[in-house]
Amino acid sequence: MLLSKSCLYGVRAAMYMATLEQSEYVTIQQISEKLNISFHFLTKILQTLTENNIMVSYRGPKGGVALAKPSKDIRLIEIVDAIDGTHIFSECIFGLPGCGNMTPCPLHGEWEREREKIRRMFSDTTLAMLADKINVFNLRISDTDSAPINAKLLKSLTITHRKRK
Amino acid sequence: MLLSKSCLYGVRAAMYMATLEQSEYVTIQQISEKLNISFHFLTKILQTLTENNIMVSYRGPKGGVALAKPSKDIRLIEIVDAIDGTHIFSECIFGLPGCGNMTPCPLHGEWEREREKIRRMFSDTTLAMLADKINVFNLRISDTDSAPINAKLLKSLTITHRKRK
DNA sequence: AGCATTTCAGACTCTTTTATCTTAAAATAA
DNA sequence: TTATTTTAAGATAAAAGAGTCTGAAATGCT
Ligand code: SF4
Ligand code: SF4
Repeated sequence: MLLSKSCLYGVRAAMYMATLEQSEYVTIQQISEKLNISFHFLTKILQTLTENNIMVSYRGPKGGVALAKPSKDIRLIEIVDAIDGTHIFSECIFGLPGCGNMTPCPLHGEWEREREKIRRMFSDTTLAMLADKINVFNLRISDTDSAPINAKLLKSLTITHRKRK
Repeated sequence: MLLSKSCLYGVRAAMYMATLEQSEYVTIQQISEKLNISFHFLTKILQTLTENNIMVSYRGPKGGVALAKPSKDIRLIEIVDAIDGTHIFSECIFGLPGCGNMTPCPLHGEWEREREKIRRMFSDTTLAMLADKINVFNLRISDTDSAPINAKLLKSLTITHRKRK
């Protein structure tokens, strides 16, 4: 797995919050239920996200967590960085320590190109972009979420396309 | 880490054996010393490689392990498959179970393209290709291997290139 | 035959990751 | 103030991954 479970949970929680796009606080309880993640575990993960100024939290009734910035200003890589660290995107494919361009391993060239693309994929994607896609196409975020792809929309798109011929 | 440690060790051991390109058995002891990997641990890893017909082994004096096929016929992905399994190359980036094209996650398109490239990178590369590079440029395989890049060769190449102007 | 060498097989330990639980602290509302 | 809601913090437990150890089985050498 490229990303740790903790990181995945953090990303999915952030994605979920972005789809709500409301200014109120959301309780971790609600998020954990919606995404089917252990409440206590998610709590700890979101703690590190608030420590890293990606989210803000508020205690007491009507409290919870919220995104610290508009979702269009939060990039996937920030979340990954906070939880797993960005070394993932600069790591040697063979796990050799102290690796660099001076003593490259045989696959260095290709791997460097690929991991850079992956890194860019994470740094180019904002939460808003993901939330849009999720809302428009009704994509799933959770593993138990029963929400299938928006069948009606998909069908209409297909038909429209066919009629054009 | 994309590949597990066990897998990394297995790959490096195979690479090392390919650079020798000799028909005799090599003892696991020797490999473990050369690559600075725990002997017993490496033994277990290479056992699974022999189970998967990537290596052959022989017990007793003059025994050891050897590549089951010419190194040009062994592809990196075979080793990864034997130890970590190829699910790595078809895994959802968000770790959602039962993921597929019917209910794609927001990053599906891009990720599928990238992971396919990585998969191809592993299935296109043979041990012989790696061994050649290692031998020609004196690249390192081990983390304690003091062998730096072949400085003389590098220098001559640079100078030649410069003189062409 | 007896001995040294070497992989094989499996149990065992240590470490890291993942997950749970318990208590505290903060904020709010009544 | 007091009860309630909610995150904070940290201890603990379970699971997975990484690494170690021991004895057995096979093989070649003398
Ligand atoms: S030189 Fe090789 S081992 Fe080092 S980071 Fe590049 S690809 Fe990885
Ligand atoms: S649909 Fe999304 S989650 Fe599923 S495999 Fe593709 S990228 Fe991964």
